[in-house]
Amino acid sequence: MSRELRRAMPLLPISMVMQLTELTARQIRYYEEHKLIEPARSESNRRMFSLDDVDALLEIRELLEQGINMAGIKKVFDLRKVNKIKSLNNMAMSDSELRSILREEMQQAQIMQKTSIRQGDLSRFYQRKSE
Amino acid sequence: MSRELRRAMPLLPISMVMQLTELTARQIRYYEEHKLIEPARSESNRRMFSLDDVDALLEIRELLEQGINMAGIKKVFDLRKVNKIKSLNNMAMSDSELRSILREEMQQAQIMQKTSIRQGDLSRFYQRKSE
DNA sequence: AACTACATGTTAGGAAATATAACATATCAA
DNA sequence: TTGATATGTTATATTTCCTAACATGTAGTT
Repeated sequence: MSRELRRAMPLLPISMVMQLTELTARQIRYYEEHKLIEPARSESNRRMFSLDDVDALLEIRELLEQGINMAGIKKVFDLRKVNKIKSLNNMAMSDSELRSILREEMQQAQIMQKTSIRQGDLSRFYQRKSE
Repeated sequence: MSRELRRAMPLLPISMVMQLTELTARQIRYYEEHKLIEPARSESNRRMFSLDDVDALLEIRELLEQGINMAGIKKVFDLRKVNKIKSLNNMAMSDSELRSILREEMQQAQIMQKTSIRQGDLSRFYQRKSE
């Protein structure tokens, strides 16, 4: 199985994702509500997250900590997508498309100016059964 | 984070492992009872499995399908461990140790003679939310 | 044929996780 | 002050997972 597929495989329950990301369930659900992530669902409607989802959430957390709001993050993610596509099919894009992208990037830059940084650590979720 | 650590990280609930391995909860718990795997536990006592655990379970399933019993599988796993250590510290082992290993390998070979093969596929656990 | 051991199924009862929905609140900007 | 945004909190229902006990099918023994 390819690395990409593995990272996209929905395996983790929300409790694990909470630990991995240090986000509350409320936050995670809220971000889903706003389409920043779209975790899969089990048959019984439980959210199942992939490692890609976790990555996205970690990024959301970072961007939020930098003072960017939902709308801004959504834009960042969209931009990311565009760039991925652009670099994938290295075909040149039309001028108007490029201008549109640049415009968005400048808006982003503006938003980015109000920053503030903080950071937590991620090294607690590894416990083995004590025998 | 290293690849090894990631594979050893206990992330998955038993329900996921059931899907990934096509084993029942009863089976998985039984194998744990017999020390073939030792999944971590969450604070609330739920089993949390690593990808390594899943690998082990897939192997257990294969060996069982070949007619090998718990005791045999335990031996196989122990042998595996010995080989790993042996190849790690390439220091020579004492003759008695080597003889002991050979004896065990011969026993294994005997057991292995009563075989029977079957195989399932593993390509169902990937569902995305239909919007 | 009756016994036994092994691997697994099944059931019961309880504790914890998760879901949705509604309401509360802190902060910031207009 | 008001309004929007992001998050907390609470309530209620459903589902998962745990342990423990008992049941059962298959092989191998006696």
